[in-house]
Amino acid sequence: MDVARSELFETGTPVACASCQARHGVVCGALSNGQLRELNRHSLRRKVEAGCEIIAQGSESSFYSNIMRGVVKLCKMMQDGRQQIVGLQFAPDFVGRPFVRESTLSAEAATDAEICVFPRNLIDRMISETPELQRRLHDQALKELDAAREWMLTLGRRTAGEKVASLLYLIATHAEPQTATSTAFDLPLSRAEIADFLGMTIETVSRQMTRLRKSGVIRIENFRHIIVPDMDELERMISA
Amino acid sequence: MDVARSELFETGTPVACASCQARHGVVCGALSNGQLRELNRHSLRRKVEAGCEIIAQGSESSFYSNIMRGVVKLCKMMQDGRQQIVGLQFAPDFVGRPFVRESTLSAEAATDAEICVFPRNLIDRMISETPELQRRLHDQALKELDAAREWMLTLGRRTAGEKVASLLYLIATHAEPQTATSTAFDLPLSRAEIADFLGMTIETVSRQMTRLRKSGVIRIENFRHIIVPDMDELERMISA
DNA sequence: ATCTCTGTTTGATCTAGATCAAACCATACC
DNA sequence: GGTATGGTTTGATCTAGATCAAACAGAGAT
Repeated sequence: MDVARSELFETGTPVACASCQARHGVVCGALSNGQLRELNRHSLRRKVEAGCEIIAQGSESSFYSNIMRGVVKLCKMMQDGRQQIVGLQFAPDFVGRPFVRESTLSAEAATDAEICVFPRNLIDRMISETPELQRRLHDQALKELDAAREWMLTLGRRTAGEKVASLLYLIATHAEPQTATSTAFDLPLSRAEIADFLGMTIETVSRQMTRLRKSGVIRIENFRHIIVPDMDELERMISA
Repeated sequence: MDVARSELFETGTPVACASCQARHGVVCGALSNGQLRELNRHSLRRKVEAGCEIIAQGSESSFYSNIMRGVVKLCKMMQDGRQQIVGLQFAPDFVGRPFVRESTLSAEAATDAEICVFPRNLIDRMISETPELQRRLHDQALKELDAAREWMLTLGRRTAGEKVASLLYLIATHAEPQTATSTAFDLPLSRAEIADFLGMTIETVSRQMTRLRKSGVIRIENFRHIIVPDMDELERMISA
């Protein structure tokens, strides 16, 4: 499943920045036309399939990327195999860690995804030359910090039922298409991944999902597709 | 116990930047002599006692501060009273959240402490004028993010015994004075606070502490003072 | 259509940690 | 000295969630 780091640079298609949805995102939105042209020449757009490891825990990575489509999970693993997902990133988030050489976590495509890969040293140079880029990356780091701390509350103090509701709520509010009250989306995570995100077992995840289903808070189609008839109802399950 | 925000500005003693231990810290280390003089004129040094709330969850705060002495805990509280400590800050850390008006967490002195209080708008201006300051704050945000994610692993996937060992290890490695192998320190947190940091109950915390004591990994004097004869031994309890 | 194979649900049982309750122990105050 | 007081430990019991085990369901492959 893994993709060697070099391979990520060797394959892929050229980038069309002008028509890119991330043109005004965290990174590219901070760049001048000249910078963007330079970045364009050295970047590649790549499809990665679900399960593909983009950055490996404990390794040095020589690139950053933008998520163009799909969901990426950030994982920390212990030697004995216990695993914790510590964050999810959605398009058009930026993935990578300025300043630090070695990653303390792995980033892995949770769904089939598309990423736009940048050489690390090029971006590092642009950060040092572009205060606005620095500001935006700083701002994203603070948002991720808030999200991490919010999830610490979920991990430490919420019950199994509240945890699953929190996860569904998180995904529902980050998935794209929503009608007025009702919301539908595909879960980007398997039951095992949900368990690793919530710090519990797949059996408990499954039981809590059927509890939510039987109480009418959600409908489940084909294991992965979730319909939330009333988001307020779901929100109430969290006791935020 | 709480200190009104305005009060934090009204009382306190002038700052002596030249001889200050935080002179080369995250914030002040990035400033020119001129900036430092200006900051000096508008800052105050204050003692705060254990339990004093420095920033309240859900409120706007009009200042930032440096911790000069003591330990500050960052807490998130649910309406029903459940609480989770999401981080500890040690001297000479910076406390505050640039860019964001309303705090999603509270900051409270865990021990008697001393802080150096800066007006928010002054620092915000200096951030926009000083790329080096921005870089350092960005760097600190990334360090806090790493720490938060590391703790997510502890909350989600470690056992009660491993959790307590993790906490002792965290504090031991942040407390100042250490000899070659053996380490001694005062716990900055009560059993109740430890429980809120580890997502468990005080009884379980207490039981795990006595387990560690009886197995010789730690010695406990006067509830708060901890001696770790062999840090490697403690580290082994974590199964990092 | 049948047979994997992998992910999911459901059921039965067990246990780590929570809860309930009491004893303990410093410190401060009368 | 006694005696409140707040934090801490220890003990007895309970339970939410883990573990063990089996059935189930969809997607490919033959």
